[in-house]
Amino acid sequence: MNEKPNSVRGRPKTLDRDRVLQTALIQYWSKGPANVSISDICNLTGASKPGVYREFGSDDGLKEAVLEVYHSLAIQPVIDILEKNQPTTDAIDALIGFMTQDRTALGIPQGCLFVMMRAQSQQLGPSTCVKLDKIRLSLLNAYGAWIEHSKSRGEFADIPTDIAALFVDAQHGGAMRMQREGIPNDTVARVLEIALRMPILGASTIGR
Amino acid sequence: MNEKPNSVRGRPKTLDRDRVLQTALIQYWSKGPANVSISDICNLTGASKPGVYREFGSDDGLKEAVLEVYHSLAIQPVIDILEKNQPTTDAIDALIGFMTQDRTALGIPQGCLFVMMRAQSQQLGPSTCVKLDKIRLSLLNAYGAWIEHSKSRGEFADIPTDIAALFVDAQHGGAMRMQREGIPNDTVARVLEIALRMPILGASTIGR
DNA sequence: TCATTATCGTACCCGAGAGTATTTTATCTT
DNA sequence: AAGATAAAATACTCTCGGGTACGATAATGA
Repeated sequence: MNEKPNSVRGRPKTLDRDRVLQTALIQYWSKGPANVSISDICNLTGASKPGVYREFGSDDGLKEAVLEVYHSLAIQPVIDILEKNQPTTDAIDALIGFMTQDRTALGIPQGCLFVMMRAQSQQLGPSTCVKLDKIRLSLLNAYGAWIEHSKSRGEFADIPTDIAALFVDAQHGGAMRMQREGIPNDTVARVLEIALRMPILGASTIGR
Repeated sequence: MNEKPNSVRGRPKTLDRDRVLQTALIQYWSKGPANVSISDICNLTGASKPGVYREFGSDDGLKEAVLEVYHSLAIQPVIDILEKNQPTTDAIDALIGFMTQDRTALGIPQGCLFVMMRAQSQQLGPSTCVKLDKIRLSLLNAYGAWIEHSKSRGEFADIPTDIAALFVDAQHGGAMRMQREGIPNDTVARVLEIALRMPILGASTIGR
């Protein structure tokens, strides 16, 4: 499908795709996708504007590609935690831990690019929006499967799975937004704890 | 301070401030503040661009003024519910009811302009940001006071008030975002129910 | 060697949007 | 009636950002 047969012909390409993607990722993530222009990225990477357009087609195309990178970098790990069939409390701890890592120490921007893009999807192009929605659904599915799994072990309250999945998704979004607004990570973690421990507290105690 | 002595002198003003504010409010609210230009508002209201600038000073000034209107329209009612010293469950029901009203029936856009602006504050001017922060703090204070009150009646779990306030704020934001993403109001309401009933479920049952 | 191919990158186009210079006009003051 | 005042609105300016035209260039293939 994606054939790069080292198409020997023509002038060899010098554009550093990964560099552009990485730079764009960090810029979008830290400044918000709407506040970074193609020219900015060109200046930061040394790439030429037509080069970037040749590679990604459009602004929309670049954002979509960056979102793909972000997915494998910060969304998939969340899904992995959910699918790693472990005791529910452990999974929750892992989720909280992942979300409230010390970003500054890791040189990673605060907040979540995916959450930010969702909040600004009105300003994004069609392909980025499609990708956004795919990721949203896959996350929601992962939450759903995880919740079902936990329920089957009696470790999750009797809440309709789809509702609970939306709830968890909302907590993730809320946490990422708090982090972005400058709330300390340990505070965010404490909010997440009361939020995510809730559906498991009710597991054995409350029926409906 | 804000003296409008009907300054009898000069050509009388014909610009309809309220019309501009109302139009801008609905536009920002439905399309997102970043997707509405001053020119758009001029075209919709028949106002002239210099007229708008004379009245509001700048884009930032207009947005700030609109946010003020929005505050009294959609934020203050929430605060009023919180301050209306009623049984905690009643307050929760009122909050959920207010947030999940049928907007289309009321001719009101989905979601919350305040929440939207918070998510896009990087694209807003300084005075709008300041106002945004003031509203954020006053809301947080209102949540805090309400939680303290509920606690004093034994109707709220033993969670640090500031953490609980952030939690409630996050639920509000989450609900408004869900609504905007097209999730049906009754689904949003069900998510809010499990979210907001949580801290009161633990009130009498769990100590820590 | 010379055509072919495909990328490179400078210099541009174009539209949108914030903000304003300027002239007119309506009302008040004297 | 003649200034004085302030708002009206047209028609700009200026910048920014997405996107591209096009000649130059570096490789391959015959």
